[in-house]
Amino acid sequence: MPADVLRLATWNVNSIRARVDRVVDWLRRGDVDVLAMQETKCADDQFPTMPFLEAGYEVVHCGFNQWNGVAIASRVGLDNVEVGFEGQPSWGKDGTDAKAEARALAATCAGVRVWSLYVPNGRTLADPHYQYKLEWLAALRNTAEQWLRDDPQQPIALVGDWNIAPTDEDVWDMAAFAGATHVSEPERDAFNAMIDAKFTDVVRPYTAGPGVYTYWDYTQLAFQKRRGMRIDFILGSPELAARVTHAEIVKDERRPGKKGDPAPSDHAPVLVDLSR
DNA sequence: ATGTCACTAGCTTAGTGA
Repeated sequence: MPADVLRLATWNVNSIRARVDRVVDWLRRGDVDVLAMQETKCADDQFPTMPFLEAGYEVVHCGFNQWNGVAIASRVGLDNVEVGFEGQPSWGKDGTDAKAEARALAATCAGVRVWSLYVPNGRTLADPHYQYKLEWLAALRNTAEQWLRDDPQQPIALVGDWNIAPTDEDVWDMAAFAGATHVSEPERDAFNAMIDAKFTDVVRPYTAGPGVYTYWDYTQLAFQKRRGMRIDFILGSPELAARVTHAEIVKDERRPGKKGDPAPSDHAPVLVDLSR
């Protein structure tokens, strides 16, 4: 990258241990300065830090077990690390063992406050996980609004797997999602509430649909059949949004390899270039 | 063509989550 550009990316890696070589290889090839990762699927002491260090990246991770897990790798500084956001809801079988999951991690990189976010899936509309998802999003919105009240000029990037397709164009076939999560009105309302709070989708203007996705199910040859969903987003505060010069979805990193090659993640990386 | 993948426990497979 030229010295006046900051390249920031997000990627649901679906297990960092299964894919660390592929991820670090892309960091090099993609000339990425900061990468937020989701679904690392490991505890902190299992995270493969060395390959990142060898490639010139600091890395911070938050993972408690085999589920969820978020990380940030940066070659432009990694300061003021924060695990979880104020008011982040907990999840557990009952009130006693409920605790905040490894779904939110922040660091300041080259002056940009980066939040790596893994929004709860929701599972089904009738599942308690769905209410948890909505509460999680509402809490994030409230807290993020406060960050902007505290400092309206702050460059903030809320990036990750939002597990919401905000418009009908963001899924390959709305009929296939009848009664499903990711497309329901409450979820879309929750996403749009982030937009209303002045965090704008800075990638969509550079990647207009229809047929533009960030995720393709592993089953049923979904990628080959172009059956995907746009659920990974980079939302920027006004200051950050004003600095965006380019954005793209790196679909090639989702492409299945030759037989015998390690499988790709089911998500593609999403990136933005910022002037600095 | 019974074409998804990755995790765990404690197994050579089932259960879970996505």
